[in-house]
Amino acid sequence: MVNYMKSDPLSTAFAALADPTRRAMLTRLCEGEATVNEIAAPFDLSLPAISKHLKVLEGAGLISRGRSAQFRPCRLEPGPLKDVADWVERYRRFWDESLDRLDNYLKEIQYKERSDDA
Amino acid sequence: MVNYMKSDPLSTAFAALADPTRRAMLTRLCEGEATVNEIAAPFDLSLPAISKHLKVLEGAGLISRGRSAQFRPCRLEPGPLKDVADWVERYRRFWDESLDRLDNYLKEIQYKERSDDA
DNA sequence: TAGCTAATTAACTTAATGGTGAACTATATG
DNA sequence: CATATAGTTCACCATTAAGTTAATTAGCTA
Repeated sequence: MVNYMKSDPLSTAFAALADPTRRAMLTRLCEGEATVNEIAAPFDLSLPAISKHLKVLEGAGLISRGRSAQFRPCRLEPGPLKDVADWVERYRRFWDESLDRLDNYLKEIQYKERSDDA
Repeated sequence: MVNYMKSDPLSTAFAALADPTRRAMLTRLCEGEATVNEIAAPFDLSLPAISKHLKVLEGAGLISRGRSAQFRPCRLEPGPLKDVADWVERYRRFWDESLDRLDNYLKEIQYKERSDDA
């Protein structure tokens, strides 16, 4: 009987990434630091909603926030993204394999079609 | 004003992966097909709970299920894992960069320490 | 000080998630 | 047919998540 802790960092990162708004925010932060209002601009959401999303991202360690005057510039923190990449990377052989199978299948089809032509 | 759809496949995949029980199930399925009870064995959870987790994984396209007699063997479906890997891969340069910065920082520290010694 | 801008917090609603036990479906077998 | 095994569905409960509006904090500027 395994007892999994309910909020390990990897789970928190996956959960934070499970929202398209938050993923879009990270994409925006690829271009560099941004204030909350700059991040909010493209979305049809209230500022408190944006604030909550940013808190989720910060809680997952995916962003960090500074202070300058009344602004809280956000910056991308890639650590958890690397953890996600490392986790998912262990499955690479499976999708490579299934692409191989698809490839073989397509070759087989082509072969049969060629036979049909003949 | 961007209008993001609330349950695109990538979000569904990330959400499914945000639970350590479900990630453990996928890890188990790396070894090959398994029945529901085989999958359930390591967990201290009721069978309905297991069934729900499997439904979430199936809904995300991360597993598929067959039938043989009264068993529903589950198998890993790596497609969405590849999509996750592809998404996160776009951030690789960021963690590479920060590791570089860490590397430089550590080298700098070592340099200073050496100077202190001298 | 008053007022503007940036952002967060509070209080609330609604919906989704994760769990349970009990009942049910489906298949195999004595 | 009766019973055991495999698994799902139902009805329910507690917690969390995502959004809102209104109020609040913090810092700049006239």
